[in-house]
Amino acid sequence: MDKQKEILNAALKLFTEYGFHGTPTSKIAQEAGVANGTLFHYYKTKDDLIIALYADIKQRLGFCVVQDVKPADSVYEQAKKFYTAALQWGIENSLEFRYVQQFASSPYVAMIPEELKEQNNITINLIKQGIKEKIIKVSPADYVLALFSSHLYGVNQYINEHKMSAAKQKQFVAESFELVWKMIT
Amino acid sequence: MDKQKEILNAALKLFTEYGFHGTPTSKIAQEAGVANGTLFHYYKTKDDLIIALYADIKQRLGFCVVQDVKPADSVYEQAKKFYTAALQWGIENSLEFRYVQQFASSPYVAMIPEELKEQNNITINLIKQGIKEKIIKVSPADYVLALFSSHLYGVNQYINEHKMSAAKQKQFVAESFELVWKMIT
DNA sequence: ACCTTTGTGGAGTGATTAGTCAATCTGAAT
DNA sequence: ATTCAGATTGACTAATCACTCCACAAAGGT
Repeated sequence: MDKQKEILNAALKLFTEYGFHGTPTSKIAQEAGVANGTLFHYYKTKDDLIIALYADIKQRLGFCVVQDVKPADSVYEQAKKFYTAALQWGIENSLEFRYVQQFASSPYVAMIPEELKEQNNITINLIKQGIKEKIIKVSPADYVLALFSSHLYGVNQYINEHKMSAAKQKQFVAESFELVWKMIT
Repeated sequence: MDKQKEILNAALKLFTEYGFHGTPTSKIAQEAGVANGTLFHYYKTKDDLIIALYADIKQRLGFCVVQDVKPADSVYEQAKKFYTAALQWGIENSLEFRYVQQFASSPYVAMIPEELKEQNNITINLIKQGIKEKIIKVSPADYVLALFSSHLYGVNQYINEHKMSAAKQKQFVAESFELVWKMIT
């Protein structure tokens, strides 16, 4: 496996377990099975690595979420697919999800590059369309997105903390979407 | 002012601005206007301080929230008072709120003492009563609490990021409660 | 074969930091 | 006045950590 990816994997594991300041770069290199210098070959600084890991996760999540949405779908269907895909991904990649949360409530948020923030635009546009079609009754759009996101985080955390069968999980995901949807329509 | 409180104040300010690993204890002592040794007189370790600050904030929030709830109130009224008080407090103490979030999504969560977790019991009991009275239609109770909390965090963050008049804020608080309430009933 | 670029290693370093300690101060009780 | 426990100080230290540096290896490109 690619050493660069090994470094990201190791960083994800250690950062979520011990926090940013609790994991020295030397431990990351060790866990990844590479030399100390190799880490700094790929990432100029520790902060660089922290941000790159965030960007990598966000991109993977973003890709997964948009995957099977068709433009012909109704706002409801699109929103449901977004929500379900994101939540399902969060369940299957709980470390990644926790990392995003940890990152988002740390001072590193200020360092998020502009182009990453643009990923939200797809969702924002969907919400705006919903508002225009008078299906979504809450506004403005970024407020709806905030409600949507925090709901997603909350449900994800709940599911991850309460181990249950995959079937039960699916049911939770589906039902919880209906809850947010009911809330904003 | 009490030196111990000065230390907590300084820690809050610096931790939220630079993160746990980004703020050395020496800077905290300096900001608090005390000597390095004084900090360690009150808190054996840095971790101790981090946890004590969390406990202090949680306690203050907890006190403020329960304040004007009367047992005679209906579940709806009690829930609304809880929600409104917490959110209002979060708006007026945004640093504290951000700290709690930062703490909660860090590895320090694992170190939260048992007695602090019990603060949730009041809310949990209220929700259980709501479920029993068939007013709240979602269960289990801790799931409802998770939905409630994440909603609260989301709205708080939105309000803090979008500066608006106090009147507009109050309106947001009131309306956002109706949204969650609609969701779970 | 020769050169250039890129990747890899790991010992080394300067700066930083959590935490200690012994000395002094404060104030209240006897 | 004397005592004594807690508060306060800041210089000190042992350890750690982010990052550098240089040597070497691999992989092409010509």
